Amino acid sequence: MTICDNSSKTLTDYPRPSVAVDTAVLTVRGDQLSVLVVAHDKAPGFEWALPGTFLHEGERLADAVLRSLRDKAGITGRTPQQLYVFDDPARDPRGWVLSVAHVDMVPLKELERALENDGVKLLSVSDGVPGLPYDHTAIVERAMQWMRDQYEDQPDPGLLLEEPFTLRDLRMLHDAVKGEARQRDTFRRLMVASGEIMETGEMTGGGRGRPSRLWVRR
Amino acid sequence: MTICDNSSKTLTDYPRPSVAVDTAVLTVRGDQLSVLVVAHDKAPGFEWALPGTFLHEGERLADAVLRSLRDKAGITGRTPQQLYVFDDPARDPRGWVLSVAHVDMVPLKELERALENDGVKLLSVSDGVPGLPYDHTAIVERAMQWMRDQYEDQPDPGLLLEEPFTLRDLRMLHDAVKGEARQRDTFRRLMVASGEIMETGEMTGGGRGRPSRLWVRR
DNA sequence: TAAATAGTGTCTATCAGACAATATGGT
DNA sequence: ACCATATTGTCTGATAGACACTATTTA
Repeated sequence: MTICDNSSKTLTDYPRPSVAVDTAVLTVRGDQLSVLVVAHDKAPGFEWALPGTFLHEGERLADAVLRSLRDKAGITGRTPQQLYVFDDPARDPRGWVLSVAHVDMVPLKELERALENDGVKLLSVSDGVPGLPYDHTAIVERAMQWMRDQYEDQPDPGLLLEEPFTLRDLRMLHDAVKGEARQRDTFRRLMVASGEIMETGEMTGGGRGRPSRLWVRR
Repeated sequence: MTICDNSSKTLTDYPRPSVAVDTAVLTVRGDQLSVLVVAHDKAPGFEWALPGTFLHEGERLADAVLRSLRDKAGITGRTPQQLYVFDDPARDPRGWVLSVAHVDMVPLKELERALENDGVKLLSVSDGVPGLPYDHTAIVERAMQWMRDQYEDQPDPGLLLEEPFTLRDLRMLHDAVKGEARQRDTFRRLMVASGEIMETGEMTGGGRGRPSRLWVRR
């Protein structure tokens, strides 16, 4: 039991929801758009969930997100974006919990260390999102749509490619994000015309076929 | 004083924020993009603020928004969209309050009755947003950007025009939203090509100049 | 030489922007 | 007649999509 002093302010005269943050960390592994999930024991029947946490007193949402990524997935140095507030009063059987969903795009390389942990893994979402607890499936779907919109008109807004990269790398990244293939020559010209990538002057070597120019982001 | 039973669930073991909703109701009056504000006495020095309220127990955000619009501004029958969560712990001097900002575009006609009330008025925001309490200025700026994005590629997503309308009406609406003038002939063709408007077959009459075709939304 | 991949030429259809001509009504 | 406004013709430059050809490497 706790004593709550509700007499001094109108703010505390009525119940307040718990506020959580959940983050969809999206990446591309091979040709699969994927989301990071962490081991989870709070919702019966679901073993994996998006990393999330409750907002602490006086804490910024962005800080709660960083804390949850660090504590649950061992990820640091990111700045996820707000996506949407999921507010169904029944979304969490434990009680009244609003979730401010966040989203981030992270290069696979940056996730490698985190993925060594048994409690962290990637879930491919290219062919639909598997069952996740609460409304995490809806969060992931909205996050995917957000990411697709991001990639619609920019070469690599998520900085997912290691530099330098070839236009083939870039096209395969786009194909994975969008879930469908784009035309090679048109794609090349769109990317070059965007002004967002620059030639390095170097070429690939050692692979099959004609060597390819190497590029970096502007 | 109130007794709070915190022993049974972890959810209530720590403080929770108050959650508010604030709504930027945008409209166009004449050539001015405007936002609806209501009389306000909670923040000293500020007489007008966006309509908002605290989220009640078990309530959906959307329902809280509707309640605040009805109670503070006498507006009903709308479905505002989520915009962004403003979460600075110091944004409200009364305490820890998150605000889930919402936005809606409402035809002036629908606001006329609400505006008869002394506690409700429109504030022109075409030339910058005047001082508003809390972070309402930031909310309005984000809402304006959202509305401009909406109008970027659609004739009248906010359904602000009374039907039927002329292409001149539509262009002046766009000019007001964007804050700059668009070319008459190009604009006409873009709008017609969008397929989002249809000719009625009727013409205007009585004004100066050549009569104009009348259009409705698809 | 064959296979594989990279890069370019070019045609076409579309479209936005701009200018200007024409149409039609009010004053 | 003149002005204000609406509507359309047309030119230009840019662009996306598509197809096909050329280029360069490894096996």
